[in-house]
Amino acid sequence: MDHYPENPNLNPNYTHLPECALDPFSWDFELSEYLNMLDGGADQDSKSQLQRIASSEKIMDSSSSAGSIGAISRNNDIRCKNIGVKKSKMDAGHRVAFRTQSELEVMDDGFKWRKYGKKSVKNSPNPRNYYKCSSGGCEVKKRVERDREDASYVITTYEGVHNHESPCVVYYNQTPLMVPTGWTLQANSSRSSSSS
DNA sequence: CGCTTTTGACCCGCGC
DNA sequence: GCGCGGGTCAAAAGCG
Repeated sequence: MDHYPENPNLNPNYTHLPECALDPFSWDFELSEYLNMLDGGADQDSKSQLQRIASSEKIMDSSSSAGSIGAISRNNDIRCKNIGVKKSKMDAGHRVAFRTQSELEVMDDGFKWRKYGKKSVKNSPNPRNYYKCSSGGCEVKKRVERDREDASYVITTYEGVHNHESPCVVYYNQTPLMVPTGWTLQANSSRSSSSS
């Protein structure tokens, strides 16, 4: 896997995310709060994009009411942010699931993941991928699958709590405007609306 | 050479 | 007890 690029300032579309947004398991602020934050500093594109995504269905396995923003994805063609829901209970089954509109299934949330399994699921034409945090000693798992009803959505489920900081956060602490050169956060207007 | 991905096999829980 | 479905393991292959 490649890592975190050097030229944050080259990307005009990048919206600066708060530190906590880089760590899915420390999200505990309301979505609306975050939107307000964007209101204050972010460019219009990112904001509207976020709102659009925010309107997509959130999936959760707990009754937590705290909506929050997830990490940024990246790739040549990446164009989404994640919406997450924090589960307030911090037990062994600490789990967060959210649906993201993205062409890409694997989104870089700042952690390093190692794929350890792939399974086709009963009610979906799409396989489900299983990832583990590749940081030594960290047992966090992640499950990624495409929404069976709308393949333009990706359902990501995190399970567990990282026992370490995101390398992304570490980097961020050193370089406030960090963003990989390849990142382009733009309105996902060009997504191949296979809305049949 | 070390790390990641792939993929079939294996395991386990659950419903019948 | 058996079959099914979901989750994990681990060997082999691939890649930088």
